[in-house]
Amino acid sequence: MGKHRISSGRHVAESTPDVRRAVLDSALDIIANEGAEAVSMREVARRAGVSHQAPYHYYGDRAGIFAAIAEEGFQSFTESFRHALTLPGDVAANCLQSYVSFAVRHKGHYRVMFRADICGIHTHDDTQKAADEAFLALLDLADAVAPNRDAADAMTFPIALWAQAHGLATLIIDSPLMDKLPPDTNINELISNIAKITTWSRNEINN
Amino acid sequence: MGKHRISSGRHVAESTPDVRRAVLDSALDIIANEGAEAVSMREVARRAGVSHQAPYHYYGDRAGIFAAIAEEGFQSFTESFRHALTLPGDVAANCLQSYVSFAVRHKGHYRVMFRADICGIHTHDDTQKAADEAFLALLDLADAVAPNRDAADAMTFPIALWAQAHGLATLIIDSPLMDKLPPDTNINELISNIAKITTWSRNEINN
DNA sequence: CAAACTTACTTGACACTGTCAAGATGTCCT
DNA sequence: AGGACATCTTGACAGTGTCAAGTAAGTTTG
Repeated sequence: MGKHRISSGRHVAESTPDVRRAVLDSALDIIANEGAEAVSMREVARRAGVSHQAPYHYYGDRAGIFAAIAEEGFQSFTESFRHALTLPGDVAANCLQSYVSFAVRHKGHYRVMFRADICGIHTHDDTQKAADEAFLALLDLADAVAPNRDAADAMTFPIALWAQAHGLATLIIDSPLMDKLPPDTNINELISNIAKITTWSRNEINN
Repeated sequence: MGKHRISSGRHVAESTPDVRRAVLDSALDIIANEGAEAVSMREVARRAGVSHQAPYHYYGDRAGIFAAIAEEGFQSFTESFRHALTLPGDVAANCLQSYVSFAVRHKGHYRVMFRADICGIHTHDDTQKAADEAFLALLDLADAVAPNRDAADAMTFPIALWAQAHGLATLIIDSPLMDKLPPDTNINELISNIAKITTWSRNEINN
């Protein structure tokens, strides 16, 4: 099984008809452009150029497609975190940038990953595992931003960091927020400004 | 013909059988418990004890139901913001608390409000208007947390604040985050700790 | 007072959906 | 050759959103 790679939405080459991949890409295409709601097995099959039952062969059911997308997304997400750790400059800013950049570049994946109702994290073990690893990578990232000295409260800071990144990402790709900003807004600049005005003081809770 | 209308005793005792309200409540119930995906016109109608076409009479279509929910949500959201401004104590912490508390208490509304693909904000003027007002209330809240002195960059801080609150809220009600926390975690305490370790320095961008 | 209009639903029909069941067509192993 | 398996396909079914048209009351108008 598992050599998944995120490839952006093109259909498969004629030489090797990778139906499995084509099905996933069709679904991602729909999710990114019309939302997860609009994904139907039959439309996915239609776009992939196969019968309405072919997707079932690979993914079992609709939930299976979402689970596969979420799994692939979490894996790529983890890599993205690991990569952010190697970048020069402010770690917190890099973290935010990488996070949001991932969400924007992989809108389809991201939208599924954080929709607990459809991502299949509670029903598909592989997806669950991929999500767990992404969470561990996040904890590492948090430790790189501000090392933890308080074993009793290891979670507050990672969650605060995560919340800011996740909030930004979802506001940018999914919410009416963008309509409120001037149309010439530079997202990267916005993010780096947010990193500038935010100061995290881990280990300062018990004051 | 015609035995309809006297469905078995749900809200028969009511003076006026407010079908409009019952339809919305049924939808909210489904959204909060099974997710927006699970909302079907026919299931909503079934729970409200009316024909499968009755919801259409009031809301036009499925999107209309979501739009009505989002509108109601944004109105209530605005009130919630205005109320947070009157609370004693740290404004930033109150803001976070109120925001997340709203999302938790009105899970059904919240889930729809920030799903641009279904909330109808671009298609339903009343919903758009309610969202605009909520955004203005948010700007006021941001100004209360840290007054703005830089007219050229009025948005960075409100968005940073919003992102943190929205990120927290969505992580709490919709994501696998909660599985990562110890089961006895006190959400309110978590939030107030996050407020403690986060320092905002508005007007410090050009350094 | 009756006719016209409005409101609040109703039943009926249609194309489309997810999914189960049962083939069909290859490809590999023995 | 023959079977096991992977990779699809066609067929059928109940459930869905929504258009169209009906009905039964209440309200307004002439």
